[in-house]
Parts: sequence; C-alpha cells; structure tokens
Amino acid sequence: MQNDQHTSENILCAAEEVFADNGIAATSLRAIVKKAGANVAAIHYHFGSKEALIRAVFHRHIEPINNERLALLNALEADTSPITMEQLVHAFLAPMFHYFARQPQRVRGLFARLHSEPQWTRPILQQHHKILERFQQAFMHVAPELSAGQVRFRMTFMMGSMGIILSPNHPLLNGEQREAQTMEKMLSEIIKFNAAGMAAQAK
Amino acid sequence: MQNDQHTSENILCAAEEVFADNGIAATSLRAIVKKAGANVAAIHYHFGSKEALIRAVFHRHIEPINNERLALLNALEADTSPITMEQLVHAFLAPMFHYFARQPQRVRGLFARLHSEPQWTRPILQQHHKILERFQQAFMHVAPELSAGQVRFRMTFMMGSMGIILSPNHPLLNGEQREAQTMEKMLSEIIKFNAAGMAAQAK
DNA sequence: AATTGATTAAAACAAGTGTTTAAATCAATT
DNA sequence: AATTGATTTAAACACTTGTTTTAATCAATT
Repeated sequence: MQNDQHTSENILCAAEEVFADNGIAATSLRAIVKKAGANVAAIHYHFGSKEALIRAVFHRHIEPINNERLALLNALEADTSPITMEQLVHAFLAPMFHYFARQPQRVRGLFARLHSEPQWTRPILQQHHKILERFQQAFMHVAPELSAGQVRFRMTFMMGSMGIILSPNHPLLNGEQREAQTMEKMLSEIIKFNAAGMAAQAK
Repeated sequence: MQNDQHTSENILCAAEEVFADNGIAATSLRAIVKKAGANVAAIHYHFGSKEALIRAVFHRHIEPINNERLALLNALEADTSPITMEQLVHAFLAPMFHYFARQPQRVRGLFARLHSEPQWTRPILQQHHKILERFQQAFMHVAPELSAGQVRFRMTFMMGSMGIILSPNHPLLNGEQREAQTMEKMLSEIIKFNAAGMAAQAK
C-alpha cells in the first residue's frame, strides 16, 4: 500500500490554475495533466471523472470559507449588542477575501468561475445552500422592514458584485486598476457598497 | 442576386437561444444550425467563423441598449436640475430591463453570458467601452467626494449585481423567486440597491 | 431557355474530447 | 527474493469540435 496523495494533489493544483485561466468549460483534462506532469488516466483513477474532479477542486476551498463565515456569524449573534449591517456583510464577505489572501492567486481566479459557470458548479452551489438561508435569517433580523424576497434579492446582488471582481482578467477592471488596490482595500470598498445597498429603504 | 437574410436571421435567433440555455463555450455550431434548420457551412458562409457569429449575436442587441442609455444620460444632463443618484443608476440599468421586456426571453439569458463568459465576450465588452467612461464621469459629478477608482469599483459592483440576476437558471434564485417578480419590480429593487451602494460614504 | 451569381447541402478534414483498457512500474510486505 | 496491491503509463476507444471543399440548388437576369 502506498499513500502518496502526491499526484492527486498536483492534479488539483493544476486544475485550479487552468480553470482560473481558461474557464472550466474550455479546459480539457489533457491540459490539466500536462501542467500536473501526470497522465490522463490519473484523473479517472484518483477522482473518477471530470465532474468529480471539479467538485473536489472547489470543495476543499469552500469548506473552510463557509466555516469561517459561520464562526463570524455565530460570534456576532452570541454578543449581546445589536448587529449592524456592516458587521453582517463583513461576516459574509470577509472570509472569502481573507482566505484568498493566504492562498495562491489562482484560487481567487478559480472562485470567479463559481458563479460564472453555473453549468458546472450548480451542484456545488446547491450543496452549500444552508449557509445562505442562515445569513438570510440574520439579514432579515437586522433589516426587519424588508420582505424575505427583498432580502434574497439583495443577497443575490451582493454575490454578483463579489463574483465580478474576483475574475483576474475581467475586462471591466483592467490590470492596473485591480492590482493597484490591495485585497484589504477592495474588501472595505465592497463591504461599504453592499452594506449601503442591503440597508437601502424598503420603500 | 438574392437578399433573403432569412437563414442568417434564423441562425442568429437559434444561437441566442442555445447560448442562453447552455452557455457559449458549451455550444457547438451543429447545435445552432440544427435548431435553425440550416447547414453547418451556412454559419461560415454568412458570418465567417464561430467568433464572428458571437459578435453578431450580441452586437445587434447591445447597440440599441447603449443608445437608450446615452439618450437618458443626455436628457438628464440637459435638464437644469441637479442629477440624483437614483436617476443616474436608472439611466444605466433601466435600458437593459426595458429592452428585455420587449424582446423574447432568450435575449435576457443571452446577456447573462456577457459577463459570465469573458473568454468569448471580451472583444465585445471592450468595443462598447466608451459608454462606461461616459457614465463614470457622470457618477463622479453626482458623488464628487468619491475617487475615480472608487467610482470605477462601484460601477463594477453594480454590473456584477445586474449580471447575476439575468441568468434564467442561476442556482441562487430559484424559478419561483425569479418569476414571482415582474421585470419592473426587479428593476426598482436593483436600482434601489445600487443607488444606495453608489451613494455610500466614501469614508 | 440559358446563364449568372448567390445560397445551400453533404461530405470530409485534421484535431481534440472524456473515458477505458491492459500492460508496465513502483514501494512495501511476506 | 518473491509477491502483493497500489499507482502510472501508453494506446486506443468512440465521438465531437470548427472549418473547408466540392457539388448541387436556387432565383433572377439576359
């Protein structure tokens, strides 16, 4: 018996990089194994299929992010003082940015694909669905004048705003604009924007 | 000589539908011509390549939308009364929704791909780039305390929030939630959200 | 009715796709 | 040293991809 994990780890990292660069749909297994220095069959040996590989690639990153999200939310709710909208948006968004800060760049680009290629990532998003409902409850508690539908909408807007800035090569923000800003600055900007949006009058 | 336009029109409509349903990257030319009742070679005869077809598909819709955007912006600036943030966000977002309202559903799904598959749409987005700078100036005029970079960021957030709700089958909003809301309701919600976000304190 | 030029059609092209098979290789245990 | 079971490899599988070619078809003009 042999527990190398060595090749499968290489494949996961290579897949992250190629997915981030070229997208999931446009990526062939051969492009992955070439970068990983492995054989095509290794993917099916270690993961079973392309789809299962995609699940594995995202899963190991989503798990810790959502755990930190829940930890922050729990901490907020444990405290006696009333929760502010900025705190809640922070609990939802900051874990992504903090996770990206301590991971290789490709992980950020990988996550840009999460919302931009639903074809492939739908089962992944659906799997981590409970956390959205958990935050929805929290948002409705902070902004009780909003209907459930309104909260849901605004959370979706928020995720859209987050998704679009992750993409390392999105045409809307060119390289200079993006890289001039530190991750921390970007985080504070997006929190300000979305906290204001979430708190907008229900009318 | 013959000016049928008939087949190329069929191809454009079929392409819209299949792009909306399955994404651009995942769509083969054969899937398009099958739905259009045409031959594979017809695409290359009428458009030249898959890439050129994609350009043509988007171009005929983007043009009128951006024209209406500019018309609204010009009207606002022509008026003597100071422009409000809601008015400006409305001028930017409403033309898309109004255009979708008078087009077949597939056009909405098609536009969801515009920001979610930059691989294919980058040249298109870059081509219609001037209008973004035009609106950036307007936003900076309405919110003079914001830096150019901040305005750019917030406009990007806004486009992200818009892009994510266009997708007809995005996992975040399930069918009931989406269809329960009329287009007009959705528009007013997203305008409120983004106007508040754009107007958030610069700190 | 014949000719012209635009349009369509079927077939083939070379290259790339995810997946499977069967043999080779490896490290560790007997 | 031989055996075992996990891992890797090269090759082939059947199928799809965008594009090109060549011949057929069409409507209109001569």
